[in-house]
Amino acid sequence: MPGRSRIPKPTAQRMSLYLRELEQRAAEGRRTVSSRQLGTAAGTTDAQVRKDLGSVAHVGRPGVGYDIASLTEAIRSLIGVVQPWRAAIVGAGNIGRALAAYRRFHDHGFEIAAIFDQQPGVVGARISGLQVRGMRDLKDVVAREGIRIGIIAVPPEAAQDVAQALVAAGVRGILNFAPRRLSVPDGVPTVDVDFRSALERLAFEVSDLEAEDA
Amino acid sequence: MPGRSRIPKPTAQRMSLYLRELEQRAAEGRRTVSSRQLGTAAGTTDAQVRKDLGSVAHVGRPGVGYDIASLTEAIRSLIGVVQPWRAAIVGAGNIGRALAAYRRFHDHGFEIAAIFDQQPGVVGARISGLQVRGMRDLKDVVAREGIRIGIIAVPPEAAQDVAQALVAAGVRGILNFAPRRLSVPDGVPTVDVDFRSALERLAFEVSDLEAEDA
DNA sequence: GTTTGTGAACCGTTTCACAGCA
DNA sequence: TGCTGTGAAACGGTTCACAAAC
Repeated sequence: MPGRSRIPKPTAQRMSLYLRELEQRAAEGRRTVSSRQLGTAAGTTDAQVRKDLGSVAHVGRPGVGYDIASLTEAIRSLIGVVQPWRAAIVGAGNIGRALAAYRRFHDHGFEIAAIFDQQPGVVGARISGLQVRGMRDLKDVVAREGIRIGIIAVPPEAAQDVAQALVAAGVRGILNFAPRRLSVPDGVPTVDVDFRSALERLAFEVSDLEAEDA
Repeated sequence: MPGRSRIPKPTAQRMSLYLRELEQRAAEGRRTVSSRQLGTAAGTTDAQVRKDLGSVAHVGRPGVGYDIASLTEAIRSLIGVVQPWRAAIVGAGNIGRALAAYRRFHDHGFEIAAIFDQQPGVVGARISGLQVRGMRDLKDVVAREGIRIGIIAVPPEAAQDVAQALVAAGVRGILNFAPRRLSVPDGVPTVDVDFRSALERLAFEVSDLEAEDA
């Protein structure tokens, strides 16, 4: 029964946005937020926020709002970000390097534990404090380092092979930056990040808007 | 009446995936595809594909499928990707550089026409054949180069200011890589690409799956 | 007065099922 | 037989509206 999730996917997605806002407000020293404030920050309505939070934890107090600390905790545990997820990047090209350099992940429940590449010339180099390893070490390193997430940052032609190697090595989920649909076993969720699709979405919205004006 | 679009957003999003598949099949020398084939490639059902394509153009032939060439053309014009969209990157950090290097955009209706940065040390440098310009040139360059899309690749703290500058300079849409919700006028669509949200989505799906097994 | 929690109504998308064409 | 196009039904998420709590 795959996909029989406790909470709707759109809700889960918005949770990330709430989390972002909660952390920012916590940093500003505040203690509570209202559903309206969260909604504005996340681009939704207050009603939507209350519905979403209803499936999480009942920490809201009428007339006051939500306690930031406990709500943050509740969302973190709901979306499974309590102790850091260890991830490996495959592909030490531009995107791989940019991701490796993005140290901020670490503060938010994710940790880049290794980076791999196929090219002999690249293996052994140091990127953001990590030594690039060859693909043949994949299985070993994934096991030894407790890596659960694989990040694919290779050219589209190689993506499917890398996906298979990652699954064989034992990762539990894949973040895919290659513009290709991966075929992986049901038990391994995949999330695609596709720049081109994002640009196309934007282009569509812009031209849609321009068409309206006519 | 904003958002009164001719076609549903989910449909528009899937169009990108269809396009990807169509181009690949065209490159393989094929002439037609069935709704089932497109559906498999895009992770949907054949019925969904037919519904989606119904709002585009009637080029499907029962018993045969869709003509790849004319369907590609129809989708391109529907989502507004006929002649190249010119875009500018703001932020010559890791992500900005990775995007600038991603030459493949060019083949698919998008063109990086300029890259900007604030830091004096970076301005003037060459990145992937583009000379980095200072922010003060933004308005001029956007106008002169016919830039319609702004890509934000700066730290979150700076994102809102950059967004405002881009809007003031006249861009029609913004692709935002900073993990911050931008507030921009209604007439300027924004699409967010947030690595952290993507990772959290993945983490959620993995832990959801693991919870099921219990 | 403010803000939550929630059943009920609403709305848009997805799925179904089948007639019609090649 | 293979596949499209499309009404109609089913589904799931969003919005509404209001009683209850502070």
